[in-house]
Amino acid sequence: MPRAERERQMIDVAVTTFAERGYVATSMDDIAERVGVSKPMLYEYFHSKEGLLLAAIREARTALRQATERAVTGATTGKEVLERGLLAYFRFMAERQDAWSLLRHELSFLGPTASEEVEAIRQQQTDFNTLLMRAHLSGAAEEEVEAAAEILVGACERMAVWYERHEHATPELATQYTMNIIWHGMASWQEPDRGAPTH
Amino acid sequence: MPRAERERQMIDVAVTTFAERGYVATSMDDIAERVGVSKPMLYEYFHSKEGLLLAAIREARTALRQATERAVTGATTGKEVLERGLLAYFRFMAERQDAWSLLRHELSFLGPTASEEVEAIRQQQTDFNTLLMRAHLSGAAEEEVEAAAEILVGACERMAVWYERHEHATPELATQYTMNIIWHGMASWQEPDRGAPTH
DNA sequence: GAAGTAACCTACTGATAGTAAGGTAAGAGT
DNA sequence: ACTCTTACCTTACTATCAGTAGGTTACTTC
Repeated sequence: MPRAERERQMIDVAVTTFAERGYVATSMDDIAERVGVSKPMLYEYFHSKEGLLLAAIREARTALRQATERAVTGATTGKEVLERGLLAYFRFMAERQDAWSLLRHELSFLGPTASEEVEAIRQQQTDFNTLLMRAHLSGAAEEEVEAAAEILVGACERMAVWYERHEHATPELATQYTMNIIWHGMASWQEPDRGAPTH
Repeated sequence: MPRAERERQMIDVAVTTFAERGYVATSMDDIAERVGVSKPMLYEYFHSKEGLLLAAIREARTALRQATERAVTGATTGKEVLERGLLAYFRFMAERQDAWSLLRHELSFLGPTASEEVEAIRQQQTDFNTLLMRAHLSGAAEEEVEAAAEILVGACERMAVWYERHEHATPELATQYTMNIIWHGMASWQEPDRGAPTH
């Protein structure tokens, strides 16, 4: 079997197995056996266990990007681009659960049980946000408040990454940028005259 | 030394060491040595390596929540709550880099090098978003566009978590909720008459 | 001072990441 | 036909590390 094809096969098995059993709980022997090949082959192609995981993540992320790229070609307005891109994203995760699992729970490195527990710990931040929003904002459906709380957590996490990369950035600046994006949407719940969300 | 104090000490060392060297690259012997205690003690208190990691993550997340909770008490308007909370979040990550590293790169399970590479792969999504925004939206500073792209990635990832939890949810609904929050902020770049962001 | 308990240890086992050394087979040049 | 190279593949090992068995010390309680 030619190299490219074998590599492909190994990566596919790796994506599935890491997603299913977790990175730590998966042994190279397991993967080798599933592929129907011996362990040193894996090491020849991917150098290390981490290397194989990286290849698996890269594959998953490439697939995701291609899906969204395909979706937005042809869109004309900014709003349409955003809308189509989002839709493609959420469809991708529903259809390619193994790839998604690898990207999402970069925790699935830990195994399903621990991942769940970590997610539960994390949930406290979302719950707290939901509580605050319910107290200080009205006019949105319960479910949408929850979704917004979740979005806020994600926005903060990635904004923090941006902040890390920018020497001159301050907590104040990061806060301002985040407010600029998020606040308009939330405020529109309360002030529908300013342009209600497209419910 | 009483149990509570030892536990505390072990968790502190674990947070630092996992954040610094990565979960996989850190051995229980390493941690035991740093604490100045034998390995079976770690197992007695935390049951497994995963258990210790979980305790470390829990500790980090609790610290984060307490910081934000403290920040928002006393705020009166919804906007103020959001603003103070965000500020506390970004300050926390600047001040408690070890805890932050554990929460952020749940990848630091992999070790610093691989984490960086994963982040680079991930960056492609953000770059793509930046490109699209620059093409379809105008009126915002370059830097703010980048920040918005980052926020969009984070928002999608967490919104996907919400979607996973809700049986009845569809890609279309997830898209709508995300649009409702995000779009107002972005649109305000182009239509400053509708209420410009607080630059 | 006996009996219990809680913190702690040394010394092991089993599994697994990673490697060394080599085998087989197919095509290329002579 | 016959070597040479290249690429795919193997068996059989080592070193390391998660997790454990069983024992020691020291302090409290009766």
